[in-house]
Amino acid sequence: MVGRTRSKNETPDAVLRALADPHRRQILRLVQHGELPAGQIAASFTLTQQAVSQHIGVLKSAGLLTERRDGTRRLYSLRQEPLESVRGLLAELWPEALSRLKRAVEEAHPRDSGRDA
Amino acid sequence: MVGRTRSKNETPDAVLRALADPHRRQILRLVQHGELPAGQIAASFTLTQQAVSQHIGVLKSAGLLTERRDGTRRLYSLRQEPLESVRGLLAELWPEALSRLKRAVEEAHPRDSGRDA
DNA sequence: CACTTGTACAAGTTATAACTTGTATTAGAC
DNA sequence: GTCTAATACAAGTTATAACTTGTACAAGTG
Repeated sequence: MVGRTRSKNETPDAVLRALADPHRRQILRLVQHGELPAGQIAASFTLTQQAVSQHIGVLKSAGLLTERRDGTRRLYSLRQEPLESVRGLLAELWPEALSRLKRAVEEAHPRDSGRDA
Repeated sequence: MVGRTRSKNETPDAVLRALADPHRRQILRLVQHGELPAGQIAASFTLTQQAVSQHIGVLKSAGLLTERRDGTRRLYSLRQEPLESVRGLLAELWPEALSRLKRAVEEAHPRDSGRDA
């Protein structure tokens, strides 16, 4: 064990529950390619700032968001590690999907034999 | 569109919500390698029969269970198609995972170049 | 037919999650 | 130090989910 036990609640349970909400999935999409301040995330929704802040809290405690502070702002970005447990579940329940994914990757990157994440 | 619009609620939402419960994930594990009658599924839990029946209902309406009737019994088994939306989400948020999966497959089946599901 | 077995449906309760409004905290600008 | 901006925290409300007990239904058995 190296950096395990992240003090966060990265159980499959928490991760799946966090993902099982469309607002939260949208937040993850917003920050997947770079960090965004909470306010800008909140501005994407019709919800109140506080409601979005709470969604951010749920994602953060599932380990799916990284927080960086810059003055009064808080910048969030996607943290992918907890998705590992989702992948694990998928692999367990749908092993054939691995083959499908493999083909998809081969079609997308024909000569790339599998760089790591 | 071929067999789409399954009258079920296979939205990512419903699927992820169904998966976000440990009892329900356990049910899926029980039936992943072959059908089981509801009673036998229920017997695996300390919950009441009715509670398990309701979990089965949730899984069924997410499209994750197939039901077959045999006399008074109802036999359930895993239906994998809805997991596609989970895979889609994963691919969207964590594209590198595809590479990881690809390697995993290659290690598991060195000369199998990716049979379909 | 009455009886039993396997199961779902139905209604009620309690727990939990989503959201709202109000307020506190923290950092920077003047 | 006062003001403003960005954000979280806190408490309350309402919606939803999980579970319970009770009951109905459908299929097989004597």
